[in-house]
Amino acid sequence: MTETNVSFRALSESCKTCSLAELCLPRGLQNEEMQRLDDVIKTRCVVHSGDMLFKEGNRNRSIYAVRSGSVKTFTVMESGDEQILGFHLPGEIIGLAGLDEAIHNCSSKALETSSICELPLDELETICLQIPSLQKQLLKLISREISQDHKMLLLLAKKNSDQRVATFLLSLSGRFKLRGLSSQSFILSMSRQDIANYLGLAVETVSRILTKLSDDKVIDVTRRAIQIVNHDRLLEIADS
Amino acid sequence: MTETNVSFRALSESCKTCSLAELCLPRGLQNEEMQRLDDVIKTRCVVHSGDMLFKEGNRNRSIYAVRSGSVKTFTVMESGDEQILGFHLPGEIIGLAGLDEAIHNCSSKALETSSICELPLDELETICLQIPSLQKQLLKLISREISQDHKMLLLLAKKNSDQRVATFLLSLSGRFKLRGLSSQSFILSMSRQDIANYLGLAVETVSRILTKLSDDKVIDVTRRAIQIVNHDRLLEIADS
DNA sequence: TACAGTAATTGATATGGATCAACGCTGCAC
DNA sequence: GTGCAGCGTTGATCCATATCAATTACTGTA
Repeated sequence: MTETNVSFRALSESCKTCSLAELCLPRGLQNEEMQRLDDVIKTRCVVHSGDMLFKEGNRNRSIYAVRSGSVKTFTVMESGDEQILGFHLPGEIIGLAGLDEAIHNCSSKALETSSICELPLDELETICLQIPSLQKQLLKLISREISQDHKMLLLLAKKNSDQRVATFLLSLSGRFKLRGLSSQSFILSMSRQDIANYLGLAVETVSRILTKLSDDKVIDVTRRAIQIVNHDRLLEIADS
Repeated sequence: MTETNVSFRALSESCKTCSLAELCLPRGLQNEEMQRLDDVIKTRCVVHSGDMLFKEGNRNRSIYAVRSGSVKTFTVMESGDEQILGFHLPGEIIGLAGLDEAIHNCSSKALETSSICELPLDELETICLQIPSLQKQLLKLISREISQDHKMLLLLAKKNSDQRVATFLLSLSGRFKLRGLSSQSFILSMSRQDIANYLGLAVETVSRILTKLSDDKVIDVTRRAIQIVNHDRLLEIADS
């Protein structure tokens, strides 16, 4: 596990010009309010595959918005191995679970070259009090995270391996679509190992299922490139 | 599945006199602020085992605090069977995942006779803007819920059945202790079926593990009455 | 006290997915 | 190019837990 630390590099873009604003924290803000949010953003930085964004136990009170690329969040068990909690695409906010203690309770690592916005919580809390629609949007995002986690609990508690992999592919597909990217053809930024870990399966199982889906002409797999050939069938498989 | 609706019955107690205030939403509030929170609480009602508090899809924008007793939250899958998302004890807030849409995305049912406080979101949001420490406490509680869900994801993805049951018992034990109740001796308000569902196991497996733990003198089980005999051993089992 | 219905336990068997082991492919260093 | 390392696939086997089936214990009701 590389523990390289982030090399910060300022980027010029602001929330006002960011194409993700509608998905992200600034959604619903007026121009002037967006400027104030911009002022809160401490840094916009670029990270590379394997770089840690933040580490479990860090006292650094910030949340982070993915601006491009993708990252994973995970906890490390007593035994040492990690449990991946989520993969995060542009416009998604991470670090929300750390709001209660002044401490992060999961770690985050870049899956590829990505750019990230850092928002210090103290200042964010302050302007939230002044901009009600910002507070509302923050609550929305947090609440959405809980819903997402609940879907995942259901997946892990009830779905078999075929359903898990199908559900995973459909989730990515839908999220790419929301971001104006192809929902049928995309590149996985995470390894098979990461997928398996996230879905509570063995790597071999994930590999076998991808092969099977490919044999059945439901998807097309070439290494990390995925093409969804039969979306309806994939839906059927996902929901039993 | 009984769909009996809640029979509302007003209770006199206020947050100021509630022994759970330190665990619940009012934590950290001044006397006058607590009065304002009290005013927001729509009803304090008593529900009985099997009563629904709210239902997935309901447009009812409220969150709920458990005041006594216990409830479960769950989602219903396409296939019709339910996935339990959590069991909730006095002082815990439920319905937080529904903040983003004006709609509940899980259902909740009482496990025993319980009393519940209902807080309409619109009014809560309003006074949150006026009482910063209330907003902070709300965020804390939500963030704690996410942390809890993350622990559950880890449990479902990585732990075997022994570890799951041991972890479950320890979690209850710890939460009872926080509430000033015995951490060694308590009554399960949920059925084996509910425990199994929550832990992603079969009822038979849960039953067998409880029997085994009892045979090994780690716990004592008499129907729903649990006594933790060897707490350290239970910890060992839970964490591998 | 008897009865019905439900919850919990226990035993026997089946199976989905883990584990172990080997190999192929891809990309990078030299 | 050749060698090497990491990632991914494939096959064989095993085991933890589900499933099926039967029995027992308990709860509420008449």
